[in-house]
Amino acid sequence: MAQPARPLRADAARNRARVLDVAYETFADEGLSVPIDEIARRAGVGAGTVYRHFPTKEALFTAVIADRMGRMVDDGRALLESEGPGEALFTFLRSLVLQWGAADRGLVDALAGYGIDVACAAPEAEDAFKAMLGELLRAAQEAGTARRDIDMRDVKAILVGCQAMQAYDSALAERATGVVIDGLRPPR
Amino acid sequence: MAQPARPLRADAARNRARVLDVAYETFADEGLSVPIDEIARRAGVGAGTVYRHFPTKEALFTAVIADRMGRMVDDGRALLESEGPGEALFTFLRSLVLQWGAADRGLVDALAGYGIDVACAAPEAEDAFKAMLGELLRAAQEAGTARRDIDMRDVKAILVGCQAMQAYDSALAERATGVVIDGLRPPR
Amino acid sequence: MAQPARPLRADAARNRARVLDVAYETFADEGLSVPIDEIARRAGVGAGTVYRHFPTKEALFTAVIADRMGRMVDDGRALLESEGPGEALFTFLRSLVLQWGAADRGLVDALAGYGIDVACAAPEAEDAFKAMLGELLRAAQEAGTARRDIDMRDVKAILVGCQAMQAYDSALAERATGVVIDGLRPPR
Amino acid sequence: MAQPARPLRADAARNRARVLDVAYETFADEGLSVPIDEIARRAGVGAGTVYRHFPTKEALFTAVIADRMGRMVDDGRALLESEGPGEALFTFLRSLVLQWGAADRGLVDALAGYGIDVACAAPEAEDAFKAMLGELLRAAQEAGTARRDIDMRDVKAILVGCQAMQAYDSALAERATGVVIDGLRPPR
DNA sequence: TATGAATGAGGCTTCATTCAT
DNA sequence: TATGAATGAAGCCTCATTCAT
Repeated sequence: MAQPARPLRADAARNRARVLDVAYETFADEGLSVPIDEIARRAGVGAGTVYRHFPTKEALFTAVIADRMGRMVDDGRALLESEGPGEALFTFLRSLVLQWGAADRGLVDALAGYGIDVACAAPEAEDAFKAMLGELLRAAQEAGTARRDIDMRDVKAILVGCQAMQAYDSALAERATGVVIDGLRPPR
Repeated sequence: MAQPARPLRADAARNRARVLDVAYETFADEGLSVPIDEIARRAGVGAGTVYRHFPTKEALFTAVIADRMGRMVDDGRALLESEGPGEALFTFLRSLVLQWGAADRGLVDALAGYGIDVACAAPEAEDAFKAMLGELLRAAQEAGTARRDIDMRDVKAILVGCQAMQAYDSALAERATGVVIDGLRPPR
Repeated sequence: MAQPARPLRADAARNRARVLDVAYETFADEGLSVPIDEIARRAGVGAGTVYRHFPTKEALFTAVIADRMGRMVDDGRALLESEGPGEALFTFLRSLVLQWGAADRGLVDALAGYGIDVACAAPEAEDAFKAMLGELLRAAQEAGTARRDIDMRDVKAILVGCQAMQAYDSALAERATGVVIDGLRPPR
Repeated sequence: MAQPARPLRADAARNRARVLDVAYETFADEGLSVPIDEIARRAGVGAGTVYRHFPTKEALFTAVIADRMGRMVDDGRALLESEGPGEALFTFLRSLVLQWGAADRGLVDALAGYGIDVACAAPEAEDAFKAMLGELLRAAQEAGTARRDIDMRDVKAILVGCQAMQAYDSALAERATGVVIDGLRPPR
């Protein structure tokens, strides 16, 4: 999101992006406690290179989260176009569980506020995410497909819960997400 | 659960119970990464005493979980008596969120399968928990208060999700749990 | 100086004293940049043991300095008895150079204020040292063997200089200290 | 001192001189442990440029010392002209303390032989410095303003001590230097 | 040639576990 | 048996030096 003062050299930018992707996968595989050295090894770079781009482990983790949240925002907005206002919210919720399959421990930890406060560490990403979620919810409420006695923050909490379910057991999560979604629809 | 060959001396049994309680609180406060020394300090014993009762940190954690799951089983069964078959399941779900308020990181981590696989580590506790949950669900389904297209494993996943919501934001969790419960009720 | 709340176990006290002594020698030999692991190795203990007694490298260094300053204070006071008021100050100055022979880098660094501010880190030791130095100076001034236009702080600065000379070249330091001492005597 | 085979291009020579000056200031501010990157940053060049001119950190440090010693030699010689033989030595000593005011850690460390042996690393600078100091001392001895029972090496040790005093407390150093100088004057 | 990115060894510190008291 | 001191393997991070751009 934030542009660095000077654009990175081509090779540095490539390394940075590679570290970010590998870090996402590695956190997802192993959880937040995975050593930085392991991420560096998987990315095929020295540990120093990771630290050049992300000065602390927490900064790396925050960058991963911000990156992923940015993608989620894009996904959510795209769904509003492709699915229409009535179903975009629900499809978004389901897509979190379906697409981001394999145990996504790091992200869940982060969304649930473990260890790192996303709202503080990456406020722009957090705000953009909340704005997108608010739009999806409002669209669904206006379309009459979502109950009106909830707000964006409730949906965000539920989303965290779905992520946790998915980490707990991806096979079950799909059906359980359906149950939760039924709870979000208007009564009757 | 497993009884030692010889019953513990009274003071040893007292120490064991105290460590178990303190460990629960400490994991809840600080997460799984809290040092054993901190637990020993809070319990007012030496680190060696903790290791006498629980041979590894993982064994201690597993024992904490098994202990808590045992209490949950008792709670669930009691609710079946006090609340009746139709509402016991929902009250149980709400009570997890309400009673076990303050961030209960350790338990959520465990239930979600982080780091430790409860089903393997404490199979008896896991089985008892599942049995109780199955009873609550069947009772509700027979009473017509829960939809019939879900099974115990779905409810367990949802329960994990509710725990995660509660860890994420206890204030929101109560209302969000209501939404989820609405999803569990029969359609229409 | 400060007594711990509970007295250490005998073996722990022995280890602590040993680490303190070895750390002094090692800092003196190698300078402040010597790794803690090297000190642990020389002391025949694990690195963890050093950290149990001194929570950071700086704390270890401060403790070494405070310990040495305490010994200096004792030495100075003893000289006042054995040498009499007129010569105790000068004998003390010489003894710093003679006794504490081999390059005492760490101590010089500390006295000179490099890296660590002794006055802040070990204020009691610093105060006791200044008090002792003030007594030696006053005694000499009253005995007529030291000039009256200087105060304790000047003497402390000169002492730092002598330590530096000694670190620079112990062989030369003895004669050069004699020159400096001549400068401290009353004119004519 | 040593001239490169081919004279440097004008911009390269400018860079070299700039790095040398900035390195002096930076070592003086931060001590020998300052990273090369910090020096490069302050000089407005890349780290690679520093390494092009000085193949190791030690070489850079040595060059800084040699450069400064060269300036001291020039200063000392000039004082012999301007102050006359009787006072040049003492004025030189005072000027070290007064002019090179602000904590000059790097230089003091070096003169005192910390980490680097100036006599080995920059023997020409060391020899020229000693020669100059010998001239100042001899001039003062012949003028009758310095005692005759000391030689150049004693004065060098004392100079090191004065530098250390100045690093310890610049405010005190001026008066304390006066005391030391009194010690250098002939008795009576 | 200048730049600054990459490397990787090494330092400080933590903490699960063992063991002497 | 209870204590808490000792151990030592890792983990995070820094920085001298090399090298691709």
